[in-house]
Amino acid sequence: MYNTKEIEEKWIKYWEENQTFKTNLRDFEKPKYYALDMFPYPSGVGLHAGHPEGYTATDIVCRMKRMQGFNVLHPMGFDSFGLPAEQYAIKTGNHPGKFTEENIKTFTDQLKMLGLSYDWDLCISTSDSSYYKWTQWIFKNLYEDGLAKLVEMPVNWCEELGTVLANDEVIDGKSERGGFPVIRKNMKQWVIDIPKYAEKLLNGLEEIDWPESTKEIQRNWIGKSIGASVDFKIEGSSKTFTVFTTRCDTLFGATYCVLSPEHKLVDEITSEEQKEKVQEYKKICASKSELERTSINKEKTGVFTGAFAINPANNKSIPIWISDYVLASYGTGAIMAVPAHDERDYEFAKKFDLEIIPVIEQITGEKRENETSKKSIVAVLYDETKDKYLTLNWGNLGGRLFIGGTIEEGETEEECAIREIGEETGYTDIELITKILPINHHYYAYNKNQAYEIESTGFLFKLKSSKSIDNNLDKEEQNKFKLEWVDKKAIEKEVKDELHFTTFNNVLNPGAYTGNGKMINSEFLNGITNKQEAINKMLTYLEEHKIGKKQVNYKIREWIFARQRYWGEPIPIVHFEDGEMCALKDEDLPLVLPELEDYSPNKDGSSPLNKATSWVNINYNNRPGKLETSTMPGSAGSSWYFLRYIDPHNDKCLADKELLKHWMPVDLYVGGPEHAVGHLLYSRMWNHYLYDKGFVPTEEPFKKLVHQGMILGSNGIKMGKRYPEYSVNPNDIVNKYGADTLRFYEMFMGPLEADKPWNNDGVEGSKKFLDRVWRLYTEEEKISEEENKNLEKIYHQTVKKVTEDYESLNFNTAISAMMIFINAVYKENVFPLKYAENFIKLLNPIAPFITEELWQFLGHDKTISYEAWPTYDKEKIQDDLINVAVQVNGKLRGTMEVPVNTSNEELLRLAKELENVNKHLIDKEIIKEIVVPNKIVNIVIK
RNA sequence: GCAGGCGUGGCGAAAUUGGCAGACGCACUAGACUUAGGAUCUAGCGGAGCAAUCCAUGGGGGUUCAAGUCCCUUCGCCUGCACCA
Repeated sequence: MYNTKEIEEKWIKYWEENQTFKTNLRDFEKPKYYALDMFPYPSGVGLHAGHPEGYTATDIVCRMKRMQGFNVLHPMGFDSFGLPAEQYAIKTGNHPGKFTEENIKTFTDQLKMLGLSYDWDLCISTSDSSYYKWTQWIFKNLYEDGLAKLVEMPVNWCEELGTVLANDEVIDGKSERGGFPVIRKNMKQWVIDIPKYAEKLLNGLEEIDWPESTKEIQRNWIGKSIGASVDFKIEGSSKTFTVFTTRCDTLFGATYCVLSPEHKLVDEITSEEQKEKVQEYKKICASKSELERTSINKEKTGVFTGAFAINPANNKSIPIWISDYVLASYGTGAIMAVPAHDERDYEFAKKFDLEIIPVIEQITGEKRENETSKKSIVAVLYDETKDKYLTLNWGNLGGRLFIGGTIEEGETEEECAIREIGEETGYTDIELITKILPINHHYYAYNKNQAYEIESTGFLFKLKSSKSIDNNLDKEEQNKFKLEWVDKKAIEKEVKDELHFTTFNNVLNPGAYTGNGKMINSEFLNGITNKQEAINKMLTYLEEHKIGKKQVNYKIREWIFARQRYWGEPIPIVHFEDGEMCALKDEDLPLVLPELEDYSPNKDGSSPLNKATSWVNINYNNRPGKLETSTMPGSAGSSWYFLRYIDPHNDKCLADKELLKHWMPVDLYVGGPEHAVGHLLYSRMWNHYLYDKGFVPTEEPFKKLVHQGMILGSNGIKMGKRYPEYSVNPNDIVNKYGADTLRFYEMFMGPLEADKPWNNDGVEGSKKFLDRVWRLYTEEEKISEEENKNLEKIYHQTVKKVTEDYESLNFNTAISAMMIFINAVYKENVFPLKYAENFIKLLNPIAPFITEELWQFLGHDKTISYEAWPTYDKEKIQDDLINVAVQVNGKLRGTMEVPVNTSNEELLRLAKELENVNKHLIDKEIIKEIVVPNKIVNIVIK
């Protein structure tokens, strides 16, 4: 209909020549608004269909805010260090910088083509030495504050990529990029001590407006747990080791200890005869890749060291094992094992036949006053041939139960169970299958008028043959119940007794009991039923005896900060010949990457920078040394770029403090959810650090965060190499339909946060609507100085809805409101000029090109970008007449149009007059009448 | 396995505090204008039924005058974590 190409080129040129979107950063008069997009990695293929979505979303908000009088900061830049450019350089021998520069040019043109209102003067690239000077400067500060360190530690090594990777770059034991296997290897590495900031990063989440799911991911990643450290002595040695536990209340149940295979003490304590086995096991573990270690976690493995530890609670001697189910990197790399109350320990103990001591009893029934204590058993007898269980049907004396009885003097639980089975059922050819942990049961015997507390042990026996003896129980007792074999379903339905039912469940799924209960076998803790009370009491005991203390532990590990690659920020550190090192002085930054003949990695896995001998070997402070040759990871430059936009050309500091104070924090940050634990956590950490140093004004950098969803192919599957025929290139869409249509369509597809499949018919529809708007203004000749009362209400409603929806990023419903408005205008003959002008303003943030053109068409000669945003009149939105629904018994029987705020009585009267309502009321008794003013009437009849 | 999210027409989706389910758009159907229409306009469009009416928000149950919305339970899909002591 209209020539999109011509119009769009015209306005791109206009905005550029007039510097329409230049931000005066020092204008502190207007309120500020800082909207940020996650800057892209400038790959060779240019923008994909997903980019415009998030970028349009922030652009809409920015354009509205400008019109509302805000001073808006809306910058764009490039995360330009990274692997593809390096691989290109290896292949072609060209410098990756040139390649990167070309890609940035392509990206910039594409972004401009989309009509995004960035201030391009603020554009930054992380690979620009004037930018990475400050990345290096921050690193230097971290180093001097002891937060960046060179440490020997097990790291994720990827042979294929020839580099170390951070934890968030390893997915299921494979590299995030390329999917190559990753193994654990001890290496000297630069790390950043992000665990030092664990608590601050955790607390900071409380005050920011982020998606709850992302906060939860970060909380999980940080993984705080509160527990205790407990020291264990090694028998016959002066050595000790410490374990971390969240359940120190179960210490009396610790029947063995496990060290991780990498634990320092393993070699020292291993006995002569176990040495060979231990060495072999260690070797197997070391050679396992991360993938094998996690995926083969079904079956527990481990080896006894031959050494014993002393349980500090009861001085019992307990064996020390090693196993890879204990991780070297978490806690102290050693645990106390309480098989009765930890699933993993239970599994391990069962496999290696280690002792299991219960210290917590599951409680069933309700505790009463003056209980009498006794010990008893519950036995479940199973007949495999019939797949049925033996029950005693007591009728109204107690319903369906299993075999139960009280333990007699001098009898073990097992003996009691066998005796009771014999006495009550006569079966003798039975085999013990399972014995479960004791249950603490409370009940009241009405016939004896007595409350009981029993310690009940449950058993599962298998019937080997139906051989039975005539039992010697007296007939009177036996007549009270009937023996019945029933199936599982019947038991689940009919066994009501809590003890018997719980026993049944537990014997079928035997395992550790991890719930709350009553402490037993634990001396000074015995009888306690409150978990926290037991933990506190044990903590006091540990501290009094100086064998342990309260301890907080975090899952988050050090951020591995070095890559053996070329295309990254050089780490500004000099290693002197005597092993000392120092950071470069401020005036020696930036440390610029040298050019190389050959960018391929060295065979020994060392950084390509090693080849630049004249660069590496330097004399610093009159001492000969070598520059560090590892470079920083991709996440370095992106961890602070949002600060640099505020003052991108400053060569005195990372950004002017006064400007930072005015502009931080970022008001709206839009980007994909895939950065939840990488970039978004690292950025927060750097910002917290810079805040602590007094360089930035806020602890948290991103006040509000929103994740845009993925744009899927029309087949509903992620666009990409797999289904190129379903992929969409934004260039093609812009060429065919124009950038306005692309922006409009992507905003209309659905909620910003949702994943949405592409549908080309939808694009056509969006174009049709813009054409319809164009025709309304240029052909219909309805625009007039006259008023039109018919449009008043809908106009004000539209202004309200669009303004609110833009603010809350509900662009799809804002668009729907504008469509409703345009449909209404088409039905009228007069389109008042004021409405026509203001509608153009409402549409401008989504479709900037067509609206600039129509604004000009209406006789204006300047950009629309700074025209005042329309306001609405609340009074005019209110209807005089409204529709009220009338229901009979909750079913819609009619609607009526009544004046607003009609009284309840009147509403009811009118409702009953409605023909269709009346029909349903005839001969019926009204039992209730509900009236919700201005909404609904519901008449309930019988 | 644990945590979080989602499930509404043929499709993308709407639906303040529980208050007329399906707004808006696509596709589809019929009609108008046209030499023509993949343009435009008008009307229809969850299912069943001539209709009154009934049935419908993954399934089952509950709370309520009233449930897409709240509670319990179950199934399916997606995402994150995955031996975290």
